[in-house]
Amino acid sequence: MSTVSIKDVAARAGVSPGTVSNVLNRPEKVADSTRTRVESAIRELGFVRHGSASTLRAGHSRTVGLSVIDIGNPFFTDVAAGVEDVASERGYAVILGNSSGSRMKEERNLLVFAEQRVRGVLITPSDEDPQRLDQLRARGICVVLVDHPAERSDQCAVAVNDVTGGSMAVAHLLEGGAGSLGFVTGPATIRQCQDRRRGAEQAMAAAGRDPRELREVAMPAMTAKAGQQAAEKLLADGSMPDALFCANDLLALGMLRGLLQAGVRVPHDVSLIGYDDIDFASASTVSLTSIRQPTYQLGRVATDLLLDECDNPDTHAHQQIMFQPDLVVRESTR
Amino acid sequence: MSTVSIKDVAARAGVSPGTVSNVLNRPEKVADSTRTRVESAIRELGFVRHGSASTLRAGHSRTVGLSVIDIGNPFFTDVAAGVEDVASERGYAVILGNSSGSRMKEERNLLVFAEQRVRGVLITPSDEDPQRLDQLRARGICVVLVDHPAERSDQCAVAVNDVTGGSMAVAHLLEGGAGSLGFVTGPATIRQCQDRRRGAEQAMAAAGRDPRELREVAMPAMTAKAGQQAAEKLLADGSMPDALFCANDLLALGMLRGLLQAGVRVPHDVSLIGYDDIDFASASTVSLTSIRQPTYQLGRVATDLLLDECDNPDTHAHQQIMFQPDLVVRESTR
DNA sequence: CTTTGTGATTGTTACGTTTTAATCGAGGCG
DNA sequence: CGCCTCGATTAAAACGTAACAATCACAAAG
Repeated sequence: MSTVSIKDVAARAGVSPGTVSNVLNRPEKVADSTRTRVESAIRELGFVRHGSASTLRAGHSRTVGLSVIDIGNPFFTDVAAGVEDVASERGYAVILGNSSGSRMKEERNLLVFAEQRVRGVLITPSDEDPQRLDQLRARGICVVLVDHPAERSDQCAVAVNDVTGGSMAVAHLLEGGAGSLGFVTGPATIRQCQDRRRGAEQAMAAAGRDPRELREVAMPAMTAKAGQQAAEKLLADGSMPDALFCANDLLALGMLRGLLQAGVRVPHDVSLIGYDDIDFASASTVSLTSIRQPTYQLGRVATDLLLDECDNPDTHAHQQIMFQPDLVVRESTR
Repeated sequence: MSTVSIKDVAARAGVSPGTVSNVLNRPEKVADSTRTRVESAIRELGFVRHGSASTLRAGHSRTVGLSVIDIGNPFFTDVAAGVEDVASERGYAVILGNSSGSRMKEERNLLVFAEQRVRGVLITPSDEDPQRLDQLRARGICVVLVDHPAERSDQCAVAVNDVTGGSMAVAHLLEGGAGSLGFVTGPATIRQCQDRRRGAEQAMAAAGRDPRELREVAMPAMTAKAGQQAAEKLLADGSMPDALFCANDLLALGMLRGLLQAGVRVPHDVSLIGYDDIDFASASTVSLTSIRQPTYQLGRVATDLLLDECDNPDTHAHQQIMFQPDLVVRESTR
């Protein structure tokens, strides 16, 4: 019940509330002797600053919002780890929102962020929607796109080249002698899927193959379960290609499970490549060939950009950073 | 910059600020005609409630804090999914804090929760510390322990019986004809590790074996990397037991990787069992025998209890709920 | 015609902090 | 000794909302 406020601390230390506030926010402005007196009063009373009052008065909080598509995907927890490390280094807390790929949930998370008056938002948008983000900016909330290239130059964005990645993946499958090719992917609205597909088609064209040969299997989610269902679907169709490119590792691991259960040998019967190179990719039944991304770094850099924009709104120069992915060859491809 | 407040909405709708507040918080108290008028004013102006002002005035926010030990562990993301689902059903937002097993980071997260005046806190404590949590309660913040049994009856707690689980695991290994037994675990401060160990020892005693035979390998973290290091350590020692119980699946998957890389056959040379039955356990090179817990449910129930306590502080009856784990047998054990 | 009751709306105050301008005190300098 | 400067401190005014008592309109009851 005890709600000890700045006033109580002030009384205890024999100073005014304003001085306590200064100790909290601009310690260098207050004389050493009074500062230590105030600090010990804070300790003795167990005072903790009322963040809401502070936010209300200051006009902004010391939190940033992070909205990701699927917190169950290790790719995003790695990103989140990078975000959290940088944020807490710089005195910010992170509010994590998981959209589960649902536009409605994403919208609700952004609303929560707006209500909390977060200082900035890091978002991996689940679809193209410059509008919603502009609404946030209009409210004075900085936005940085994560794992999504910038559509415009008036914003920061950090991404990994998914076209290149998709191209690398399919080029690798073709080098392995792939005949028929399949692309197992998520909802068409997800940009990562589109780009990886585009890269895949480019690689086919470059190899003198008709990109239209690429058989697409689109699933409503990008989870291991969905991957397994995709396997069942392809097996039931009797249309199993002899090389499969999965748009992420979860799909690939589910696919792998589905194939092995049906007695399909990987990579002997079917070559399989995933995307993201999550930690579990190398531990799977047949270790997974995948496309590695600098995940943790993605989160760190994005947060650095965001906080730089927040703290130096005038001098800040927007940056669009694009990392390059790497191919990691393991057992699942020929 | 546009900071449109409740007053602007009131002016637009031709009512007083108090009425707008009523529309927001107790819509049933306001006449239909005025309510719709206010609602459209809100929409037209793009008003979003200032959560901090609301919190400041109301004395509490509509957020709950969730502090977990390792967000990189799928076990905790599953718990978090349950928490988030219930919280958002009931109009609460979740602030997620990751302690990474560090007491200092946990402390910092709790401080953030306190500053934000969260309504309640869900926590998987990384060590025994009734004190810190009591400090939160003294501030009027409800606390529910997650995946941790209650030490006292004046608090809610939701857990899974780890002693039983540990016992099941080792009993299974012994049934498989295990001679020497190893227990690969995390920091000794983690209660889950202690309990699983205790269960393991009980199972040995029940089988007429000396519990002191159980060779313990304690790692500083409970990650896949740590598991692999444990494998290297055991191999270097030349002291590899012929059955291993790992305190969680990440350790077990890392151990598996380490063993296979060294040419040790699982389960032929070494039987291996994990704990948690994360999704990836069934997809690994040699699919992992494990102990399953009702993870998602854990998060749901804990959140239900927490919000019940917050919303009905008087009638609320504290509950200590203990789920039972299940053994899931796969390929990694004889 | 007054009183009473009821449901809807409003005015006001307080929440705990930050911030700005104002005040204070102590030296330094002419 | 008076004037100025400068650093340290303070007083007071917000910030946007919720809650409560007060008011209002209006109809039913007496």
